Amino acid sequence: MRPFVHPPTEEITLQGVLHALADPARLAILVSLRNAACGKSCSALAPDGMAKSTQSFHFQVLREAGLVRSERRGAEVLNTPRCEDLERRFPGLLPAILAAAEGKRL
Amino acid sequence: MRPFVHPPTEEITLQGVLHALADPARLAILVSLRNAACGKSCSALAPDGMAKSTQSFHFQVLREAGLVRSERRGAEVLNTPRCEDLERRFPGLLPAILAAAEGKRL
DNA sequence: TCCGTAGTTCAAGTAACTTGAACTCTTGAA
DNA sequence: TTCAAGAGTTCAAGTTACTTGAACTACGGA
Repeated sequence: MRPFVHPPTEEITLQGVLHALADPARLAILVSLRNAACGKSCSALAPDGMAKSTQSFHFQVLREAGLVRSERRGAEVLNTPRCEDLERRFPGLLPAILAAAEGKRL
Repeated sequence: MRPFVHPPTEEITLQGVLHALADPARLAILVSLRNAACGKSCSALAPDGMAKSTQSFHFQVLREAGLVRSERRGAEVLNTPRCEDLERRFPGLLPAILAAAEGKRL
């Protein structure tokens, strides 16, 4: 169980962001995370019925894409969106995607 | 060789758009197509060295996602971006993605 | 009609998602 | 301290998506 790896802001790629959000489950996670003041646990964010291993996989993709920061807090792992970093790297991108996701159904 | 299928504007999905643009080759195609007044052929748009069958596959994905309209013009197929349709469906989304793609390297 | 160019289709190989089982970490109770 | 349960991760295996070469279709010109 190695520690979480988060890319620095400059190393976030558009390709990685688009690939990460191209999956419905991952996009839904980011949507429900955007309106969260503080971090949320993985199980609280993942869709009902999804296998734990699949959840873990999706959070790994979001982390490595630079979309989410994860840190262990007790027994659970709290995830927060990296909105400021993303805004600095790709201004306007994340708001546009989230607006599209919320405006209509996925 | 059945005719090209283009989804109507209302049926364009965010998932399809993100998935289509998550591939570097397809994003590059759309970037070089955005600044084109008129349509461009498939071979003129695809990266050098890519197999024809792969090109064809990528254009099919772009078409079915609603990002590109293809029509046969003589021996070749001309492709045009569906910017207006996309703007109507997901306002600001495509400009944000293209800006991110052009602002920094892919 | 024949040939060359432009794309498409198909089948096969290689790479990504999904999941259950086993494992690690942490907390709280006995 | 020791044990047990909850939360995530890792691993291996199965299923589904990209990549490509070969064969095919469509069109235009000689």
